[in-house]
Amino acid sequence: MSLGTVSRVFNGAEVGEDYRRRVEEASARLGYHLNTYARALKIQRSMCIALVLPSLRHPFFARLADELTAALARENYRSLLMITNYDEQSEQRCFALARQNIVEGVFALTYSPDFEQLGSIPVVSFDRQHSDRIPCVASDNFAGGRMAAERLIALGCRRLLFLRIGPVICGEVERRGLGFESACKDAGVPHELFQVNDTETEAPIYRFLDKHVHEGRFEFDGIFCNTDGLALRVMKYLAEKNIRIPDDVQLIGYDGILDFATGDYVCSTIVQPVPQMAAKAVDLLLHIDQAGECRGVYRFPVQYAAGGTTREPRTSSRFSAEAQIFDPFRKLDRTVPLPENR
Amino acid sequence: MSLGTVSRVFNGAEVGEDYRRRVEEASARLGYHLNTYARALKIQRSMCIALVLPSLRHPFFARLADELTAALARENYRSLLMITNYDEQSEQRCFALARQNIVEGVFALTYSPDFEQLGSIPVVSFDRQHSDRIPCVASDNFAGGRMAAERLIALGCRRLLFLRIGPVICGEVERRGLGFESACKDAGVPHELFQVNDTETEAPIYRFLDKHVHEGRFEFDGIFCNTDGLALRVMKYLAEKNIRIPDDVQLIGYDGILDFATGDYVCSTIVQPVPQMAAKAVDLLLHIDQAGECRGVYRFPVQYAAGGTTREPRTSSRFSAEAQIFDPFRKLDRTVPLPENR
DNA sequence: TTGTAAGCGTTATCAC
DNA sequence: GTGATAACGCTTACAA
Repeated sequence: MSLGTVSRVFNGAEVGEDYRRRVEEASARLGYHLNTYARALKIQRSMCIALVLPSLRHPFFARLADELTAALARENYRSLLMITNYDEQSEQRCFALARQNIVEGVFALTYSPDFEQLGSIPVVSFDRQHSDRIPCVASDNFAGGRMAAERLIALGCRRLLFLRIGPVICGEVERRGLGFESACKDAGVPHELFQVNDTETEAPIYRFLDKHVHEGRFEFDGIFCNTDGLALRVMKYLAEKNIRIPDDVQLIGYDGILDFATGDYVCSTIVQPVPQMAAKAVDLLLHIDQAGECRGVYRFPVQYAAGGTTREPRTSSRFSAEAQIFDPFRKLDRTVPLPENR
Repeated sequence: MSLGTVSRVFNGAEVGEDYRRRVEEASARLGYHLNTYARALKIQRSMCIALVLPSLRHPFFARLADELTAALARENYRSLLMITNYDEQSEQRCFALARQNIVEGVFALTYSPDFEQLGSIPVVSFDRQHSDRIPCVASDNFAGGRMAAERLIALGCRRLLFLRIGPVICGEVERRGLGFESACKDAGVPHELFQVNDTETEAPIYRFLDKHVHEGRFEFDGIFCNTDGLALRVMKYLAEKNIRIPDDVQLIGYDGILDFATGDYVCSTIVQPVPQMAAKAVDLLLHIDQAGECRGVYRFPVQYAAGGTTREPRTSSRFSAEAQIFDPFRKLDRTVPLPENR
């Protein structure tokens, strides 16, 4: 019996029944496992995708990594996890590593990447359109911005504020403010945008807020923040000034971050459909990208969810409904966020 | 000039200066990258470690993955990320995959693993001592339990409660309750333990709480929960009963979860030193395990941090102090949790 | 110091 | 349907 036959058994090719049995029996007995590396070397496919992310400390990135890994696993791909810590050089090193590891593709959520490094390895980026040759997956930031403004207006706000902090590079993410502005203009509602670009500190935000607090009252009655994180910090700040949310000021963030303990949205928010975005990204990287044209941005519809920082009942995330359930071994519907289990 | 020479250049072996230059120049020009797979095949080392975790949705797991990946990267190792979704079969599949990928080691946070699958691949587990042949990294749960009880007592609590939910398997984690009990006994303080094992729902916890609420007062004035997550849910429950925390009841959790937005501890808590634990785990897997005896459990000292659910000023996490700083490209001290940046 | 050649475990292409 | 064999890209004795 030859190696060829063994290989055929493991690859599900046509093999005589007796041969098949003998191979299976022998490999079970010897604890034999196919060697992925030799295989990859031979067929020039690693079945491996690199995830290049800034960090897993932020729930959005962690969620993205979780969903991407799940989607890849469904397609029989492995995830090589690389953390850049928002560091430019680290991004380069990750790309070089990815290349050496002959990954078949890269998911990149990076800030100043040099895609040259990657040679001809396909890339899908999130939230930033780095080049017209690299497809970008994002939520519909413009629609989300509009949605937030419209919601605040519908909830009775008369003077709106948009707050943003982040690096300038964030192509797609910029659109949150544009959408907000456009909806305010359409509705003829007074509004202001305050954006801090690419800076070391959020202090300007707080100085701005300070300037607009007079005798315990805030000049704006509706705020849209470009992330849930910022919304939470603004909320904390206003609380310290004894300004009540949502009674005095209503607040909407962006992302749809869930509280890990309760499964509630941490604030009223524009929810990004992370599972769908991950699935599309995988599809793009594995199937579509190869074939033909797939450049450009894929924008996913967002949803508004009330999370306690607006004057309306909370939207229950599906997770909330299941938060009580606590069975580590229950078969999981991946579309449902997981309850804590430790 | 031969392949051997090229190889030697890339491996930093002694090579004539002119040769080295020529090789470097040519590989830069051609965009050549070493092929990790061929290399791994030849030298029988993949420089790859598998991370088998239940999920990245829980901040503790995400943090662990983040720190492990960072620690591995420092040693020039890659992380293969595998998510089990708390699913038994999935755990098996991950192990089989790990084996095929000839990883040089596995980090396992699993519930009912069959380590046979892994053959002779070294494993380090977290929080559960599965076998005396597999080293286990954990925090000092017993000391943590004691610490929580002692703290509550020092803060004036007269009747203590320990609440726990989780699968029975959690070897090390059980010790939280034991430590709590021992400290209560030492201090002669009345206390009760209520533990829900391996169940589908937290409902018994809430029924227990219900039974002990009388006329808007809770029978216990200090609660230690086996995770921060549970503490937060209990807090929410009590808040709904108009029982105030920390005024009426003081609450301590376990883990040291940080709020992603503000960097504050989400509740008063026993903090696990995740970075140190990750570093040790990597050390164990890569260096020590190979050499000699390393079986048994490695228990890391924990620290108490006040997070607003006890009657005392908050402990500032180092992150809090830096939460205002917002520079994506700043060189990072890995021991400091990261501020949000999106 | 450099070149040569064998071999890592797999798959693919042939003959048989 | 099966067996032999070359080749994938690299490292490493060993020879020069």
